[in-house]
Amino acid sequence: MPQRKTKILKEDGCQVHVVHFRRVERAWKESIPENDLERLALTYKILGNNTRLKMVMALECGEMCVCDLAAFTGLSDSAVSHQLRHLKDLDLVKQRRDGQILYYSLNDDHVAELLKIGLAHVRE
Amino acid sequence: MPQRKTKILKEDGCQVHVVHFRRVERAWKESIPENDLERLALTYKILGNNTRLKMVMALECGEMCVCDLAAFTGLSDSAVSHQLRHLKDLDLVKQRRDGQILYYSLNDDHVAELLKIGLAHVRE
DNA sequence: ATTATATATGAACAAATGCTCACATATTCA
DNA sequence: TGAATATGTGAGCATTTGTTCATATATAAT
Repeated sequence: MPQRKTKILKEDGCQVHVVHFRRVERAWKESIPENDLERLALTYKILGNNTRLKMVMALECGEMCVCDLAAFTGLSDSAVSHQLRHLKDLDLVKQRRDGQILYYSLNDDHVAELLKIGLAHVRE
Repeated sequence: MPQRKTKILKEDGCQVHVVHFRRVERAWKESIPENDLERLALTYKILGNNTRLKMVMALECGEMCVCDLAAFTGLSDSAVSHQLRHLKDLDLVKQRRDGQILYYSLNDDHVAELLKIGLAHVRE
């Protein structure tokens, strides 16, 4: 006997069509807090850009300053600086000052690990 | 003695200002092929959206059909279908048909692992 | 065959993104 | 102090993104 959609009335009054209510319910129960989800999505989104990803991967070799990264990517110092701010906002990179120069590096091991697994997936 | 920017003439004739040429050069040598980088960036980008990430995390509980995911996310079937196509294009999810219903599930272990490490980073 | 159900797809449009440019700030050197 | 260097930031704008809506396709039921 095939499955059929049934109407479900949620607590908030919304009606929802659903085939497998049990599964939806379970997914709701298992779901992580909205805050965590948003920050996680933002983390991936920030890595999900050619320029920024290129920068992060370059930093796997060791720390670099803004104009190193600009030279490496072929972009303006300004563009690189803008993107570095995003990476820093999400704790993907950290900075260290030496005189006029700011050296950027990967913030923790998770970042390198994310890159490794992502690459494994892409290359499979 | 502080570092100073120097002009570098690249093979293509472009001039580039750079502080630490060695580091840039090394990063160039270590860099992965452009194709891989683009696909990797795209993979992160696709995960980097609240709706899609929510869907992928729901699929960690097991396979779900389009309208389950629509009920789960609170979006229209159409919106979910659009997003599922993106996820499928990048091999993040796979589908299985049973009659009218298409069941979606995570494509491989890398995906779950990416989520796990990402979450660890976010929560650290 | 006709109708209903489940999903897919194209167009359209508001919202978000990523760059450039001009300018601001911070640090060093003379 | 003032000029030079390294980086940061806001505005502006072309491009991309994510949704809705209408419609198309695929499978099943009558």
